[in-house]
Amino acid sequence: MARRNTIQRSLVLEAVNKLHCHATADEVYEEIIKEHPTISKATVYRNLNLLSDMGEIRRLEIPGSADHFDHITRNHCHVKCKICGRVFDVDMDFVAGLETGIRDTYGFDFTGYDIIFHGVCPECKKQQDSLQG
Amino acid sequence: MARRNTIQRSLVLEAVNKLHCHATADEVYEEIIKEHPTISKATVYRNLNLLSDMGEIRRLEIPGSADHFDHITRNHCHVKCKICGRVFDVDMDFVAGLETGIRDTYGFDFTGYDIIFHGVCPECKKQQDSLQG
DNA sequence: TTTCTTATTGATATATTATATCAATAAGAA
DNA sequence: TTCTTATTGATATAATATATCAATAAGAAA
Repeated sequence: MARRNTIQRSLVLEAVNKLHCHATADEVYEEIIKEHPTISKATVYRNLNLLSDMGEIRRLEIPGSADHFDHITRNHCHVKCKICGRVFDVDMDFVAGLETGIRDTYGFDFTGYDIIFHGVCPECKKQQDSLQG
Repeated sequence: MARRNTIQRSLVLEAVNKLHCHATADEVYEEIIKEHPTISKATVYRNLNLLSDMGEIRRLEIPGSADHFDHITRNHCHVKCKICGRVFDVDMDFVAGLETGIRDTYGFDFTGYDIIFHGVCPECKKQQDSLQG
């Protein structure tokens, strides 16, 4: 049952930390095979799950997209551009304690929440504006 | 280009309204084929998309689950039970105007947000308690 | 060091959700 | 009734992720 340290696991952690902008499993895989072309994608998925469970990295579930993985930093939430699909950080100081407001209201045990904002990122907005005149 | 009324489209709308508890495409399909076994699943998906675009129903994207579809009611957000995976309604009066707080902070055009709370529903909590003594 | 147990890997199959393709059908205008 | 084409049904395909399983290797034990 004891966890074993493997090269593959440290490569996955290293890649997530290096990419650090909420990389997808596939992006992590692509990053690793640059230097270590023999790693299996299944191994990348497995270790992303393991590292998430261990609390070494954070899984970010994006509706309609693949899961993203982030190194652990201060609390923030995310906004997904509906044009290009990229995900950006948003400070979340102002939503702190959001779940405490409903904790007592329902029979539910709340363990957390995901907030995904939708919008159009500055870059895509610029592109749209230039297209429409 | 003009939209045509089809039996299939009205069946999909009818099923969503009947199930009304954030049914998945598959659940909508299963509901319809009880009476109309010849409808294609592709048609169900297509009409769920169309009806969402038309504003007749609401698409609810759940991280890690299939999209759910809801008839339009007053604003509410959702909480997903991490045990059974079911999705429940939550009043969202207290989070109204959430995105206005960040609208000016970034170069982003915010169009909305999804909040998915996580937790354990009363039923699963009860089951857990009885297992653990 | 060598042996041994089994966690982990790589490769691949499978599952799930959803869209793309395309000939056949049918809604609704002409 | 005829005609155009939106829509359908069937199926292929895509994207994301897990399951399976024999082979490998981490790390404890001898």
